[in-house]
Amino acid sequence: MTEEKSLNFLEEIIENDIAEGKNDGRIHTRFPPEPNGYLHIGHASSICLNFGLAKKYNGKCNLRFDDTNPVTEETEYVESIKNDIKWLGFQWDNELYASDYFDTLYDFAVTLIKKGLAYVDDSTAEEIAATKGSTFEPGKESPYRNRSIEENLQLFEEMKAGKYKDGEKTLRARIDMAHPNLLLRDPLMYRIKHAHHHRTGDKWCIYPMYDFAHGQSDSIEHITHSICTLEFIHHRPLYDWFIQQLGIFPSHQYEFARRNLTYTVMSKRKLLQLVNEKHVSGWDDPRMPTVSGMRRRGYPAKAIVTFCDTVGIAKRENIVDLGLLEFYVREQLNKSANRVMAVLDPVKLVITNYEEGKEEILTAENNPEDENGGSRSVPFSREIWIEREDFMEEPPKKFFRLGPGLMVRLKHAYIVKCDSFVKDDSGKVTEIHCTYIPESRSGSDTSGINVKGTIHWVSVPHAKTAEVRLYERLFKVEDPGSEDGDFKDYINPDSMQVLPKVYIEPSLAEAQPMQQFQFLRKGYFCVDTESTSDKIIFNRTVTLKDAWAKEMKKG
RNA sequence: AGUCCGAUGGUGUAACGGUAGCACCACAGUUUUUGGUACUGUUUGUCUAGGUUCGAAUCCUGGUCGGACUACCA
Repeated sequence: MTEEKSLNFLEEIIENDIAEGKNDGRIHTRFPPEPNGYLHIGHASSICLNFGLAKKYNGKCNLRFDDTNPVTEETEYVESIKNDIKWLGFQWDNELYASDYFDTLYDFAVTLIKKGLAYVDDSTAEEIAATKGSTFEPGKESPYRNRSIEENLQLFEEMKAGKYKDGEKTLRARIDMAHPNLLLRDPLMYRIKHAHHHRTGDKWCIYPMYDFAHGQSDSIEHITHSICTLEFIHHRPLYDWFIQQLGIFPSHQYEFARRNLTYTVMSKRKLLQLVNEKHVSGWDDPRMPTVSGMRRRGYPAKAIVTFCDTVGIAKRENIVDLGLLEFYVREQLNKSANRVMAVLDPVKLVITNYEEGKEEILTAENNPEDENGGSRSVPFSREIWIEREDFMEEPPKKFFRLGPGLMVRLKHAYIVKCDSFVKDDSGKVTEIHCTYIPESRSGSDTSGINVKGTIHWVSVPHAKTAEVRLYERLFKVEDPGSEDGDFKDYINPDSMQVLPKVYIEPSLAEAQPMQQFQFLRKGYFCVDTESTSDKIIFNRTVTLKDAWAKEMKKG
């Protein structure tokens, strides 16, 4: 079994490194989130990559929280991130925090000061920005750039001791204010923040910048392949510079293009805005591209992982069709979700030749895709609810459902023929009258009649009710971030439709949160986390493919 | 303007100097007691101009287009 599988560019690099004996063939990756938001599908890509690579090459993968900014970081986020990673099916080798290295990082800074490679700057944020220069103009050196090593040492010590207010002083690397890479123009290493840190408490009032923590953290952990997204490519020379000046383990960073999805936004800043401004109910709103949102929506973890693995990675800009993710969701759910019947937009159908008060218990298979899926009982009676769209007063030629004189199969039950229908004053159909064919019962059909269509139904006296929430894409345009104006101008106002009273078959009365079903012919649905036995709530995970709807659209 | 990155069907991703392939989408059909699933088939692509070579998506050069970078965020 030698399945020839092509390698992505990182796997090629790794296999080369192993072949050359680099790091004695050791592979160690890490997933380094900042705990200031919930994980989204882009992070899921990174998780699959880092953990997947470690697994494939018998290596290790750390989970490291890059918690260098106490102002935005919270324990709630740490917990949600850990939960999401586990749910996706991955387990980290070490749970670590950049804040674990604050002492080491401080020593690194002192080392650089002693080498004359770092200095304390009294300039304000505005002054630093103003002297930064631009892409076509070199920056200007700070007047504090040439302080003595002794003075820098003392000032930095005082910064640490809390002698100065926020923003009063910074520690900067002394590199080159004319460097074509703006990040090498004396970047900030430390800033003063008298803020409470979620892990170190009030021990520190100076905190390292991400750029002075990230690369060295990788180095401290002896990460062999530091994988991150493309926007950090300009930072690599800076990380390499720190590592070289400090003479520590040379982690090497590799960059890949971040994953984008159509009809959504992916930046944490924008997602946070949607949450804070109540455009969605929270980070786990089923419309959000977050891992927790997709979980609540009913996307199986395996579908997300398969999606990430199949789409793969590269270095070019991309925007993946949301439909591809939905394909893998359907592919998973098709195998695992039990089929049940629910009528979302009901109209009553009366079987005029069926005995009043009579009731039959029919047997329905749970899942034709699963031999061991078993079956359940479904009650049938004279009056049933059917889907309003399954009846047409004047049906077109290829309409294989109900209309005057037309016959359909009621799923798991009998063939019925439409004889007449009743309309109210406004012209709305209120009742459909049919006769059934007694010898056409499913499983023991001797009628010899073949009908093209089969529709789902729920018995009126036996029906239970539920709330159903239908979701559409969150944005009206493919790439809200690239449109003119504010991305929020493109929010789809109809992204959630609530159906307060939907008829469901009685077997669904006991459905528990997170349980998944296929509502026959309507789509995959998942019991919401807010659902109770008094009020059952279903989220529509994704619709079924609908060839008829497509046909109708074509006109 | 500078530095860096990238460019393969509608989308994503392979082909490592030797037949441009795979998945999704689209289209056509077969099966079907879900207009679902499954299965079969079809359309559509190497940004451009040169060069190297028997042979270039691949290597070289120029151009074009797209993206990133000028936060005491990460």
